[in-house]
Amino acid sequence: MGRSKEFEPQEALRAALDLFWERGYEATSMSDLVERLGIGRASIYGTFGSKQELFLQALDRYVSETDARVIERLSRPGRALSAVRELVEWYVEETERDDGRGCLVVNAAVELLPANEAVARRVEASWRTLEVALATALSRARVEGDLRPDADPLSLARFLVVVLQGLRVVGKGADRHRGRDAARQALAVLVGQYN
Amino acid sequence: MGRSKEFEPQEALRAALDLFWERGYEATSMSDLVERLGIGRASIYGTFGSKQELFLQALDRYVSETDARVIERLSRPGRALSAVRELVEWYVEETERDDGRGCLVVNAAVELLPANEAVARRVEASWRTLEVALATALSRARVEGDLRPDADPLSLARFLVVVLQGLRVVGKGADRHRGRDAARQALAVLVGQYN
DNA sequence: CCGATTCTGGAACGCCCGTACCAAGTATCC
DNA sequence: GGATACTTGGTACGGGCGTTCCAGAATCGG
Repeated sequence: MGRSKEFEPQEALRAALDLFWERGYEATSMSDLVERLGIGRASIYGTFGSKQELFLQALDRYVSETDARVIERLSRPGRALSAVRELVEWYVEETERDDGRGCLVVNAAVELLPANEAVARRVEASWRTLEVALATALSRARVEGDLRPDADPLSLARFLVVVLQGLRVVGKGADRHRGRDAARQALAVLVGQYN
Repeated sequence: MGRSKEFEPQEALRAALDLFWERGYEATSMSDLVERLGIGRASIYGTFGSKQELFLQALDRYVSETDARVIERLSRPGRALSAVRELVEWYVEETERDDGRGCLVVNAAVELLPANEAVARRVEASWRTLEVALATALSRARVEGDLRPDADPLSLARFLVVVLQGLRVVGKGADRHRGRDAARQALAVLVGQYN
């Protein structure tokens, strides 16, 4: 019973996510959110609780969407090493396309860690998921003969996690070549593991 | 003529640098600065102009100190490739030591770019300096026979810039192994370039 | 030692922050 | 259709923000 909502919470959350993504947490005010989401302050507080909780929910949504996309890409049919290579290239393209927004996880980590523990847990979980997904794919690549038998999938996965986050940071800068060259050389590590 | 300052501007700038480094730009208030620097508001404004200008000066100082340290390390006597390897390992150690502060350049880039152009110029200049210094060292390593003749020093340098910035980001997280493994694998690219 | 100049701590400015409150509106159930 | 439950837009609140102002203290040249 009671009056029903006049907006779609999922759409509002998406709008909030975009705003936090563009400007960061501190630089986004409640007034900015009211304007962007197109709903009243009371509706925001009634639905999401507080600015901090809204941000956490936006971050959760971003992480689950991003993680799902990564896992989907790494488990496509075909050689696992190709999937990994395409994932790296996809990161490069995303970074060139994103108008300097970068990755929300990286942005949140750099702005809010180590002080904010709730964010820290989510960041760590996201990186861990990426790391495990890559390690699994690289392990499969080894079975498929695209990696040397003595290659260490987990260690290589960690390396790629760092490169991927580095790409998102460096993408904030002006030089377009940096990311492309870096990705190319990073992939050389992998093929370098080939016999 | 006129009354003389009762504090050392360089010490105050250093204190401001540390505070911005720990908390970020937005999360550091003028009241925080007054408390930390131990001088009055009027003195801060009289000496540095505004919060934004103070931050820029702190960033300038950080960049010049950091750039100098990198260049010094890369031009030490001995094989250039060893210097590069030691620089990467030094980044790993710094990251493990810094209590989650990370790198001020990375922090500033992620928090303030692309909107803040003054910061963007400084970030780009710092990354460019690092890139050139690494490319120079790698070029020397090639002459010294530690890199294959067909290795591309600039491209490898860009790769290392991305890895180094990635290390600083991932260092914000909890997992200690990630950085070490990543650095080890990144260095494998280099020795992989050795015949 | 006087006038000019600069620095000092502290108070005050106007503004915007995140949040709480409220009266009115609208749905549901008996 | 009245009681109940929930949402809505608007307003208000206390506080902290970055910045400015000011009266006094200190240092200088003449």
